[in-house]
Amino acid sequence: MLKLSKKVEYGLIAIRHIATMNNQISTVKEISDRYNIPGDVLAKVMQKMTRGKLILSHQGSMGGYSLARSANDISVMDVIGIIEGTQVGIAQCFAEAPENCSIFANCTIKNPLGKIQHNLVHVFASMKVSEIV
Amino acid sequence: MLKLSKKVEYGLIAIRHIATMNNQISTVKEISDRYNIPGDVLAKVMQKMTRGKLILSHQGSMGGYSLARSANDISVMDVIGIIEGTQVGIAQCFAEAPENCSIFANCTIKNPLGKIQHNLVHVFASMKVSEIV
DNA sequence: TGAAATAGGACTGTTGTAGTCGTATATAAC
DNA sequence: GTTATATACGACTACAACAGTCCTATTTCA
Repeated sequence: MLKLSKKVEYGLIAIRHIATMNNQISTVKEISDRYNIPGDVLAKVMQKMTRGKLILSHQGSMGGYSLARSANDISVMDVIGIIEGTQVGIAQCFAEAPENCSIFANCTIKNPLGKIQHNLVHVFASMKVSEIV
Repeated sequence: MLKLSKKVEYGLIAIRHIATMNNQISTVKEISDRYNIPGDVLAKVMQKMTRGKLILSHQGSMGGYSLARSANDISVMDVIGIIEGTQVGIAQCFAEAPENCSIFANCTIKNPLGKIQHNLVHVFASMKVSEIV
């Protein structure tokens, strides 16, 4: 209930790790060993964050990952959005097409939930990675 | 992802409904018909909210439910807490025993997530049912 | 050429969600 | 008292999401 996925946690830990290492290239193995995170899972998370342009991948031997932009410029919201893919929405009508919700037409709490949603997104967007280093 | 459950939505709609009817006794059938909510599901939600002392049940013929306290005194957080049972926590270590989390000892993002969690709970707690009527 | 690293698809086990069904119990009206 | 109307509640099913594993391909440095 209202829980971030493990993937998001792993992503945040990894990004924070790279940031604290002064953006030196770090490998999946290095991070997964250090924080006791399953390597395969972390690998996919890193790949998604690479596609999402949060980090840069360096393939081949001596490769790894570095940040694509300043830690000031990466918010927790960015990480959530890129790793989850889906829109963050506290109700179905915010997370996907409103018509999908069987009660949408009769729903009387759309507006208040929308306000909550707005505040919630703000909380996640205003926390930058630079603050968690 | 970060979505409220349908049960919570149904609970909020039901409480709001009773509030707008000036706290007249309302039945599950009346509410489920009106908002197109599955009756059996709503029934269980109402039972939980009764046990949680948010609403009062009136058994037997001509029975139904009414609010147990003023709409000013019921927050969205109250509804979430009572219907879900579990603690609201954006990470495992906030939602359950920290030791359950396999990375707890090495986790470097507990504190920032704790701050986010605090803000998030505040958002839900400050929205009262009286505001959604 | 080989070792070290990312890239990514396929699969499994577990958990959580949403909803259904069946039955018991309480109460008002007749 | 009997019946209709309502809540109470456990058991069950179907489905989706989550977390993790396994396997193979590709890239690049030494």
